[in-house]
Amino acid sequence: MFSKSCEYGLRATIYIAQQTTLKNKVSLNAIAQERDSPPPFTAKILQLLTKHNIVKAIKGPYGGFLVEERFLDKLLLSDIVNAIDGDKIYTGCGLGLKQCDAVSPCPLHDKFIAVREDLRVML
Amino acid sequence: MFSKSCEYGLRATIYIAQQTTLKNKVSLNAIAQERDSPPPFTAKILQLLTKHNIVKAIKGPYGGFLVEERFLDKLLLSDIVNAIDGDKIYTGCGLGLKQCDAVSPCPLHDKFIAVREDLRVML
DNA sequence: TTTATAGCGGACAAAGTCATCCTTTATAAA
DNA sequence: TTTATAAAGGATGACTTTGTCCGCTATAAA
Repeated sequence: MFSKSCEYGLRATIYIAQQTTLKNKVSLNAIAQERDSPPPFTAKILQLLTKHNIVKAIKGPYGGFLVEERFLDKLLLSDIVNAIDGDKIYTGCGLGLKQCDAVSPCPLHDKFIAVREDLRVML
Repeated sequence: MFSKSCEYGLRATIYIAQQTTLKNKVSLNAIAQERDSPPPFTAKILQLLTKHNIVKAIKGPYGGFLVEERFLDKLLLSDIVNAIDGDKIYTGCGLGLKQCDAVSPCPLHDKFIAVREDLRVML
């Protein structure tokens, strides 16, 4: 469903958000260990999420990652998916056809739209 | 959503089935051209589908691919997806967690199940 | 039987994803 | 100000997916 990068990103962010709620910052190593993901690769993904302002990174001793409080209740999983995988889940025909739209749809067009909408709402 | 291989496989099979209904066999090149997919790679995928008895290949001059008539009305897209991508769309936690099941589900467990069920029914 | 055709199958190449390592940069505490 | 710590960022490597090439095999028609 999602790429590995995206899974790591989702898991990491959820963990960071949980810890932020408990007033804790978490280090890369803590995240990697807790979420069973390779530390260096997780670092890359967190860099991405930091650039997209989804998580905030504090450098230096006693540093770590956190979610800014003002964003805590506005955190959408779809933002994370978007930051990492882009919007490719939503765009294009499910069968990869170039000419598939509301005008000349492929046999599955409508059903794909429905499934995607479910997914989008979920996130 | 699906892998490229899977998209090509779906598109090719649908085309073959359509042509079979019109009593035509279709060659690899015809499929590749009609469905805008790279011929050699399409060949690979058709080999797979042939092995899984989803399409039938006729070698030699005037040969090509067709869907056996007795299977025509039993053709399920899910069989094609299964032959190419396996069941990985359906299995495992959407977030890639190891410990995620009905007993200790991740926050999205139920919703993932629902979306997947929609997808399965569609196919 | 010969020959041309069309799929089969294995080896290979390119691109993208996943993962690691190492140096640099920022910063909090001593 | 110095030092230790932790993230940032660039370089690199492995693996997977995607895509290509070519000789082999089966077969239908002449």
